[in-house]
Amino acid sequence: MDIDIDLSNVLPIQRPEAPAIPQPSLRRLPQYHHYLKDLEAKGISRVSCSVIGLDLGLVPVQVRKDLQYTGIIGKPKTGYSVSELILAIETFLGWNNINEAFLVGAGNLGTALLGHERFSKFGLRIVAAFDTDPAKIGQWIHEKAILPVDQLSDLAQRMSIHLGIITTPAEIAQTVADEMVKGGIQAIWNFAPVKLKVPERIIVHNEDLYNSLASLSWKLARRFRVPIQEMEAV
Amino acid sequence: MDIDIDLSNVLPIQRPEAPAIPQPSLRRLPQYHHYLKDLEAKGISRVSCSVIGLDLGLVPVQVRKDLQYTGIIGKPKTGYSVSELILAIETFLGWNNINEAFLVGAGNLGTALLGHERFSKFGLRIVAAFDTDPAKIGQWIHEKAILPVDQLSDLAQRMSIHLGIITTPAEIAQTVADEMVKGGIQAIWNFAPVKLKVPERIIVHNEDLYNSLASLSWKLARRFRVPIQEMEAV
DNA sequence: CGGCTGTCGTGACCGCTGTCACAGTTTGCA
DNA sequence: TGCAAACTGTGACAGCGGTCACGACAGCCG
Repeated sequence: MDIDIDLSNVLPIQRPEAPAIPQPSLRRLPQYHHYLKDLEAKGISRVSCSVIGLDLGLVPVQVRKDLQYTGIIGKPKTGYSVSELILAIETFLGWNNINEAFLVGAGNLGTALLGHERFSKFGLRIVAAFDTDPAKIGQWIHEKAILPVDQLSDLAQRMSIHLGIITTPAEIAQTVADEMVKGGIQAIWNFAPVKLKVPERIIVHNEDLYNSLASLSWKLARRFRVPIQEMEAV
Repeated sequence: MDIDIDLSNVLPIQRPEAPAIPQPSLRRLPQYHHYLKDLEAKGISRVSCSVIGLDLGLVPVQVRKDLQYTGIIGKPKTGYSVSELILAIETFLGWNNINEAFLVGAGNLGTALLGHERFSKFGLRIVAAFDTDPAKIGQWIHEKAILPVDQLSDLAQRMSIHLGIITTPAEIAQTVADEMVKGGIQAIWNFAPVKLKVPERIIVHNEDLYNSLASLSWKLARRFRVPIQEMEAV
């Protein structure tokens, strides 16, 4: 974004390093992964797109296209090797290299995430939590220490942490984000319902439960508003 | 909107009652709502799309299109009335009528959701929780009773609960969903990483944290893989 | 009172994602 | 050995959401 400006003028057609995978496909990959893990546990070693699609509610061709982004190649008539497919997805998503993360905001949601051991299977390890509440600081939640938030940026730098998780109230989320950026954190998983203002280079991923709730309550409201009309449309 | 259904039979081209709002717009509405609440608290009574777009990182025309779905009309040169806009969004999303909900799975995440009082401001009230763990049954978490899961369908019917929240492990999510359907629940907010098999008429909304995590870790992995290439593309 | 500016509203394009159709390949069976 | 079935891989098309451009209108200022 800030390097190739001169080049982009010369080659106006295609971007040098395109996403290479559609966002929706990216979000479907964990579903495949989870499903395949189930199959593996059942001792099934090969699987076809048609079967996956049937169980996951997708059309086979979409499954094929998604899986191709991981670089795997299947054999006609027999399908894909389950173990190879799992490995391909994990490698592609970077779940083999553990990302260490800091979490800020040891409230209800923060505590829940801290206790979610399964994250470690998906390349995420939360190594410490931070909060502003003096009553919480010094405690341990799910084997993780709660530290004062003013130590965040310093520790992040010294431990070279690259991922930050924000589960604070909306009011202080921006302040926390600023601290994270100062500490050299590269990506932020934001559960607070605000748009964070951070430098271009920072990867921000918003996880706003209210967004989903909105969609749900709208559909539910519509259900009782319209008679018994067809509902499959959305 | 709900009057001209009989007319729609005469015009066979378009669906009678289409979604009428794109899914992405629907998910942006709560962001506007939250932002507008902030403005209201600051005593600002009028706002233009340009300002909203600037603060939320959207282009003005997109804001206009989104807001139009709520039925509000703005005045040229002055913009929209903040209070009218808030009301329009709340009405549109059905946040004025409270939805009562049952939650199943009083683990980490379930507890977090039970403690989230703010949901009540967005039309959601969790009235009871269910679990299979005998140690938890009979306890109270955040003023909500934990009941045995086999009472779920019966209670849902008698209290005419329409919304169910699943925060159980993936293994039993399907069983829970079946119970919910049996109890007459119409919509399911599913936090378990599985594809639920339910009748067509049931609204299912999946909230899979691993999906988001996948996207994030992929981007982070790519950051360290590709040299210093441009990153804004995805 | 008249032009000017800033904003809303909307029809027209564009790019991206999902779908369709078809070609290529491997296996199994007769 | 040859044929059929099943599955993968891929180029083409379509539908939808986002962007752009333009027209309309309210307020402001001279």
